[in-house]
Amino acid sequence: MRVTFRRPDPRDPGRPVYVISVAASIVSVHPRTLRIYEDAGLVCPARTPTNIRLYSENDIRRVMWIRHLTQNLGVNLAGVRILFELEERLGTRILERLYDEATDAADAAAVRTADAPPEPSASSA
Amino acid sequence: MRVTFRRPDPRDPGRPVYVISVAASIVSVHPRTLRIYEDAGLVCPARTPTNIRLYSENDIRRVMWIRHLTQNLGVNLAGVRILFELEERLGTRILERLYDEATDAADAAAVRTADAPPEPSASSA
DNA sequence: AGAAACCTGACAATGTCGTTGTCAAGTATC
DNA sequence: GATACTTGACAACGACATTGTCAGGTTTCT
Repeated sequence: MRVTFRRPDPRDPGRPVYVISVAASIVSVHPRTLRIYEDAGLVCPARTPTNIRLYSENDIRRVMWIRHLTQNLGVNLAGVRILFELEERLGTRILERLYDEATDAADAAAVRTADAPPEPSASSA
Repeated sequence: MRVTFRRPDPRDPGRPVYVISVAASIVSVHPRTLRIYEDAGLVCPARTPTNIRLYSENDIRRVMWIRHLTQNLGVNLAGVRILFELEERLGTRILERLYDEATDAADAAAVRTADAPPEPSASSA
């Protein structure tokens, strides 16, 4: 455990930066949807001292996973929550395994909208 | 791989024994529902040479998991399929981990019907 | 100060899904 | 021959996902 000081790194993916309208436009959903995800316990954006939601890069990626799971794989929010909890519990990035299935399921389920699924980990690229 | 000969063991949990009406009554669902599960690729009961479905103990247990996931945890069939595929892919019994969450989620979601969830593995008991 | 964007909570519309149920025409089993 | 199975279709009912809006209130920016 070396990370004790939190230097304000502008590139820290955990740093809360996007207000809800910006976050919503990034992931192409209604702000309403983001609030629903939060109510369902699927995302936990930080808040300013004055209660304004601030989404980090990690939050954005998480939402992208939710969209991928729901839109491409047809999983409902309860299933998404299970998968997230499972991943946290196992300490494994099982979602990346799902990414492989995505192509199979997408091909089979006739979902050819050609929108790019969230890249599992594209930080240093 | 020692199991090559398949001796007709009456207690083999993989042995197809239950016709669909019996299987449906065991898990308390409509036969229609079992066929839907099969169409969704969630269960694969054996067939007699004359095309009659025969469910094994394992099939029954699998259906019970589906019921548990859908009724108690609110996961839809797409989510169930993902979980099954994931379990097979990881080679881990992640469903048992979900069983722990079941109590949490059931408490939170006010599901106190007191129906016994499927026992994860109760072969030699 | 005033406009714009945020907050929560509620309500509605639309489309999809899960489940049960039934009907028909055909085959298998007792 | 009666009963139970097969597939395929259709319907109904409730629940969910998503988008959208409106209200009344607070924060932020100019």
